[in-house]
Amino acid sequence: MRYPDGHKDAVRDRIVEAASRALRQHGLEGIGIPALMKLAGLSHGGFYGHFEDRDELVVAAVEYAAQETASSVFKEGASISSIADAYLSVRHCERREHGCVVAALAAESPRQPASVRHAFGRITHGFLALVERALHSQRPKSPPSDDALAAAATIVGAIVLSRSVEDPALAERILVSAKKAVTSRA
Amino acid sequence: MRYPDGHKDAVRDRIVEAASRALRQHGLEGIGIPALMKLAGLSHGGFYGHFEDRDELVVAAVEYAAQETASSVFKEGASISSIADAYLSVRHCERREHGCVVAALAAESPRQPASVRHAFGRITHGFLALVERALHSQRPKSPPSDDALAAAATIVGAIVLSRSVEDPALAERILVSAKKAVTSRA
DNA sequence: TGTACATCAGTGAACGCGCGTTCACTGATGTAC
DNA sequence: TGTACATCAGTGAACGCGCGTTCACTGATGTAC
Repeated sequence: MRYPDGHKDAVRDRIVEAASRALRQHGLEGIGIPALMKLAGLSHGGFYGHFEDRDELVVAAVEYAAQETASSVFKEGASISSIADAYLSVRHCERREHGCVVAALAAESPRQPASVRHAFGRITHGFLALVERALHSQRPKSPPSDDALAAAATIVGAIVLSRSVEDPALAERILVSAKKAVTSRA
Repeated sequence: MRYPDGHKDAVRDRIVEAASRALRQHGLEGIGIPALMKLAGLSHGGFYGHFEDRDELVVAAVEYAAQETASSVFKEGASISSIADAYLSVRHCERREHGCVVAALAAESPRQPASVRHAFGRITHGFLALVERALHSQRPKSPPSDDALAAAATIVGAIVLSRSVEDPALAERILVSAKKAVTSRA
């Protein structure tokens, strides 16, 4: 073989990772295959050697992004307070390309083809489970409680609003208020 | 004149209204000028007789959408409970094209050109003021309190999550949980 | 009153462009004999 | 060991398409004389 064992899988991973960043930054329809492949250091023609079509990459990229946030923010055993600190941070708002895919892109989900919508359905479900675990670690694997659903809505909405507002002081107040709400209820 | 007085303004309003629905349904970049003009009953060529460019229509359309929600949901003097009933309804989730533009499109705002971003900045600010008024009608025109900021985040996030989840029962539980959170805090 | 011309909202062909996708090709390596 | 061939990840030109935008034109009305 021209390339070492596992080369193709590694390249695919590279494309998925680059896409997960670029899609969070530019939106699910805001960047095309040529630009995505260039970000991975390849020419666009090779794309279809790795993916059936564009939607297959979108699905892989948003699932990759969800994993990233799960392991970097929703650490197992972490308190809701420390999770809220990380999630509801100015840094999270600013670095969209590394942020939560639910806050960045789930609002686009209902307008997407079925495969992408289903991916967001799974991701959002997983997100709710992570919030539930953070709030009620003593109840293993129960379905998300009302507390968790409301807390999840609050933190996602806070990121959306904070990013949409143009006054930085107000943007930060939104994050702080949301943190107060989700931790005082716990 | 070929057309009666006020004809052009009326046509412009018709384009803006049609666009406000289509953009909420398909996303800020999900529908083009030819299709938008067709929805208003016109051919695409006339577009530039009404707008400088596409962004000018987007700004007018999202501002129109915000007004619509302000007057249909955030009625002056309405209790937070009745507002939450209307906002956090399955109907609101389903009829995206008539729903809150903040929940539908604000997540796309950071990726838009300056004029559109500024429009969302103003709209989001107005949205926070409406939530503040609903919660604290006795304090006229004060800047949004922490309560209002958290409540706004909760209701926006609830719509986003509810629309993203594929299990209708879970979608409804998210709305109910959010309502409980924003009314019990009040 | 009748004719010539100005007005202007709307039409539809055309532009350059970037998209998603296809495909013939390249070229480095592994395998067969 | 040497030569011929198969493999296959990646390249880049090309496709049809719809986009945002431009522009010469249409045609109904109002105005000038």
